[in-house]
Amino acid sequence: MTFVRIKKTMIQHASHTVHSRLIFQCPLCSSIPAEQHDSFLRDVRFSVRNYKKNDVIVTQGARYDSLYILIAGEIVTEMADEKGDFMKVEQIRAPHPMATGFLFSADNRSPVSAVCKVDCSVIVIPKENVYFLMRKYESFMLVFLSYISNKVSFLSEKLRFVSLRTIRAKLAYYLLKESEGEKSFRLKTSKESMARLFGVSRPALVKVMMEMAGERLIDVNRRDIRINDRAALQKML
Amino acid sequence: MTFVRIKKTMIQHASHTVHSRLIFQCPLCSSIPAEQHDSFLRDVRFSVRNYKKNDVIVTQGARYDSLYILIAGEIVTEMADEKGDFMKVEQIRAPHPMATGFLFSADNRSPVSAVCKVDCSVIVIPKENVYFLMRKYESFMLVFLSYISNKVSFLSEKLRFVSLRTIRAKLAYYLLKESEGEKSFRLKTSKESMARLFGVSRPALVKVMMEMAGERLIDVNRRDIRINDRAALQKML
DNA sequence: TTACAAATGTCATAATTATTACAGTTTTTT
DNA sequence: AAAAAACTGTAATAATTATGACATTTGTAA
Repeated sequence: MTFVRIKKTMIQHASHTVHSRLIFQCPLCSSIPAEQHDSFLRDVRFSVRNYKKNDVIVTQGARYDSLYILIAGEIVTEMADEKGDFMKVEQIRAPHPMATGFLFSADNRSPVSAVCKVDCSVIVIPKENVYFLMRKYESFMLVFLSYISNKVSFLSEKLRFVSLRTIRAKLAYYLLKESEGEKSFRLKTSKESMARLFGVSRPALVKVMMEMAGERLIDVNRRDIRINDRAALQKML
Repeated sequence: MTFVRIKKTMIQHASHTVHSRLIFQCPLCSSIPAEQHDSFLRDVRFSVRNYKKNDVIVTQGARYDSLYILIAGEIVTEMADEKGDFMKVEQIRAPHPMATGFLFSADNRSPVSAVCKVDCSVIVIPKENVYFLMRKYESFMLVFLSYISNKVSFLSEKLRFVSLRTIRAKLAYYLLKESEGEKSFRLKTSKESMARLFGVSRPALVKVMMEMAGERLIDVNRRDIRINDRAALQKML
C-alpha cells in the first residue's frame, strides 16, 4: 500500500491560478457558456492536489465531501473483494470528474478505491460549492445530472457483465465490445488484468480463450485477436 | 411472458384528478414546500397507468423517456442473464420513483425489466417536464439528485455483493444485512428467489446454508434463522 | 548486449457450483 | 376439506473454476 503524498494544496480563488481556465476543459464545466466563465471562476472554490504514480486518491469505504476532477493523468478505480483481491471497475483519463456518483447519496463513503496509473493532478471542489454552482449555473447542473445518470448506466452494464455466469460468456461479451466492430484488434490490457476485470483466475481465462481458439471462433496471438465467427460469440449472450 | 395491459391512461392537468395530491406522498415530491404545491400541480404534466400482477411495466433494453413513479403496489426489477434466467435486482414499494437512473443518461435504454408483484398504479411524467420541474423547483432537483446518487450507491453495493466469490461469502453478507442486528429473524423471501438474487442455483445455496448450520454458525428452520456466531460470518467478508 | 522482470501459455489437482431428480412439507386455491 | 401449487431439503453426477506450479517468451533497464 502506497501512502498518499500531497505535493501541493491550495484552497484559493480560482481566477488567481494557472488552473483557472483549465477547469473549462473538464466535461463538467465545458458546457458553461463563455460569457459566464468569469462569473463561474469567481464562484468556484477549489484546491489542487498532485499525486504520484500508485498513490491512492480515494480509499474504498472512506467518506468524501468533495467533487474530484482529474485534470492530468490517469487513474483506475477498483473494488476489493472478500479476499483482498481487487476487481478493476473503471479507468478514468483526464480531464474527467471522478467520485461523482456517491457525493450526494445518503452514504457518502466511496464504494471504490482510486489509484493513480501515472502522476496525476486533481481539482477538489467542496460539496457545498458544487451545490451552489448547480443552482446558479443551469448547464453545470444538467451536465452533472447526466454524468451521474451515465454512471448508473455504466454500473448497470457492469453488473450485467459480472452476472454473466460463465467465463465463456464474459469473454464473448468483452471481445465483442473491445473489437469495436473490427475483425482484428489488439487487447488493451494484460490477461492478468483482464482476469481481474472478469473476477476470475488468470489460468481459467486463458484456458477458455484457447478453447475458443481451438474451435476457430477466434485467433489468438498474445494480445492480438482476430474474430472469425462474430455470430457465434453473440449467441453466447 | 405477460403482456402489459393498460387499464386507464390519462394525460391531463394534475389538479383535475384524484391523484393530484397523492403525488406529494412520493419522496421525490414530498420535500416541495406546501406553499408551492398549487404551483407545482399546475406545472406538472403526467399520465396514470394501472397494471395487473405480473404485468411488465418496463422491459430490459427498451428506451424510455419518462419518469415513472409507483404510487400503488410493488414491483421487482430484474436483469436477464445469458440463459434467459433472471437475476433479481431490487424491490420497489409504493410510493417511490422507478427508472430514475437512466432517464438522463446518454443511453436511455432500461438496464432492467420491472415486473408487478401485485396490481400497481404508476404516474408517468415526460422527461422534458421533469427537466422543467427541476429547474423551477430547487428541492425537487436536489431530491432527484440524491435519488440518482443513492442509485449509484445501491448499484455499487450490489456489484460488490455479486462480486463476492463464494456462496458462503454472499450468504454471510446477506444474513448479516437481513438480520438488522437481531439474533433471530425471518427471511423475507423464498430460497428460490434468494438464489436468484445471489445468481446461483437453489440446491447450491441450500447446501451451503446447511453446512453453516452444521458448523453451528447459524440455526435454520425453513425461513427462520438464528445467528449464533456473528463474528465468524463477518470474517467471511 | 545482458540480465531481469513481467507476461504468457500450460498443466494436474482440488474445490466449488450447476444440473436433474425426487420426496416431504407448507401454503393457497377451489 | 380436498386438490393444487409452491416451497424446502437432499443426493448423485457433471461441469466449471481456483490454486499453485512451471517453462517459455517478451519487453525493458542496466
